Amino acid sequence: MASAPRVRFAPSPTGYLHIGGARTALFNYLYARRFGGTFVLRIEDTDLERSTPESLKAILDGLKWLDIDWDEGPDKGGPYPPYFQTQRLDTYRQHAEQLIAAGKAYRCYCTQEEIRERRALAEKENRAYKYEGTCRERTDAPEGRPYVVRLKMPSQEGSVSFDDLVLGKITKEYSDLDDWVMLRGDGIPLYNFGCVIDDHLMDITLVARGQEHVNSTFPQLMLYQALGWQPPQFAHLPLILGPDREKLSKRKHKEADVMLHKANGILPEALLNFVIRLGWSHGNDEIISRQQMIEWFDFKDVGTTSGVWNPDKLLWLNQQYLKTLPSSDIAGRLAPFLAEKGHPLPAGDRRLEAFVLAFRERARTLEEMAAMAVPYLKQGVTLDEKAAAKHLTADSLKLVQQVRDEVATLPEWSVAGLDAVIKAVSERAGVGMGKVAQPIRVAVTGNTVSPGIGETLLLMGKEEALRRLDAALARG
RNA sequence: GUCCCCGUCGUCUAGAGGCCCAGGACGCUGGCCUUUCAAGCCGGUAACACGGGUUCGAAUCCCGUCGGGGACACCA
Repeated sequence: MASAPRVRFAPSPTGYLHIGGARTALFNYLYARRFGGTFVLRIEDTDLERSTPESLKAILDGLKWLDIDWDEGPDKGGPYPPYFQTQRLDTYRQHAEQLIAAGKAYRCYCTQEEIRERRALAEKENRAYKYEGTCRERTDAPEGRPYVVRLKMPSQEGSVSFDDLVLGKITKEYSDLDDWVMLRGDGIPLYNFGCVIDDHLMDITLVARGQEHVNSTFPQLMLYQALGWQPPQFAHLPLILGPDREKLSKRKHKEADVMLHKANGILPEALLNFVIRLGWSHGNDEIISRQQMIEWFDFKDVGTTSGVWNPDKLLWLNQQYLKTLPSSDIAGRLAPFLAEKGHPLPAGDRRLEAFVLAFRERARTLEEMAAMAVPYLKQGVTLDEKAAAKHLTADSLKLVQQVRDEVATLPEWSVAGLDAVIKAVSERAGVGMGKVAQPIRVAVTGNTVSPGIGETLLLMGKEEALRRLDAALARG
């Protein structure tokens, strides 16, 4: 492969961006970036029933959110247009005609009902259905009757094989193949046909796709052969499995939806990092930057075994990114989650970054972080009765009173100053800092869990903090 | 059912014949730190599916068994 690689991601716009699709897109993208190649996005919208513009938009939005950008395709154009299969119908028809003229394909007039019946029969008799070639040698061309175009498989013994970049050599006997349909009655191509024609015409050098496609590679190879074309290289990626160990599917697994993770407060960096480690590895590296991905990725390091979705690890990774990405960056991403909870803060509001700093070691998602921040944005607080009973005793309220008085006179409402007061009060009382900090924490947050006490008070703001302390004091 | 692929800790994986009585990560778990919760640090738990070969030597090669998944459309 002397020239720069051309790879593609070819989704069908029949739903949102699937997590498996996202990984396939990522692998293709990384390969193109690493080897100075081109990443093509082609839309396989030949399923007229199910393809929708909304789905197309959802897929494009998903890729953009993940920051996987394509070099050629929708919104971009490129030297091999069009990039939508429904706009390439003439091309498919021409190739089909050419194959028919060469005697390598034929018109089949069997009706769908007939085929369906025969298939049902085969199923009943527990054998695999193969089209029996009824129209294979047919020479007449009944006027006005609809037909599909089938590719002729060799009648002799033999086999096709290819060298998969991840699976190695795979072979299939001709006898296991049948004369498959390339063109429907309405002239719309089927997947195996459109895919081959386009991959070739778009000069795709390497096709990387999910392992569910290995079996369709054989009929495709037969088409390359019939056309006298050189097939591209293939790399079949291991599947991503749900918790039930079945292929992650939109119907059964909600986590298959890329954008659901966005809504859950997962960062795209973390999602990609998680997903790349499903089936690919670089030694013991776990946290891998985009730059490293590009530097290291190769299909030869892709594994052969399917991987099970592991939400715990995704969450862990997400927190790693929450902790290490610039806090100002995270702050901007946190805002929509707060707005969602009824607390829209203006962009650049200093509290946003303060929340990030306070909660990124405690929250695993932006969603959790926002939930943690809400009590600091509301007025007033509801005390957890158990916590109050334990920590807001008559004795401890005396300490709370001292803290309240001293803190109110502080020239500056800062972590250092606030912590100093807590420390001073506890020393004076001859008790550990916990004896003072916990009652304050409960008074101010309603509960026993929060960031450091100085930080908590700071986040609360002087006015609201004093108000809550007074409320707790009034209680006793 | 037929065909195809796969089989290392619960999960993701490192491992390309001796460096492995198998390493890392998540999870779980013990401890340290500590004003709570986290985070962090130190430690523990747990796997080469099974049976035959090949070899001085196998997680690594071969065969079989079992197990899992995928594909069998005028869907992609």
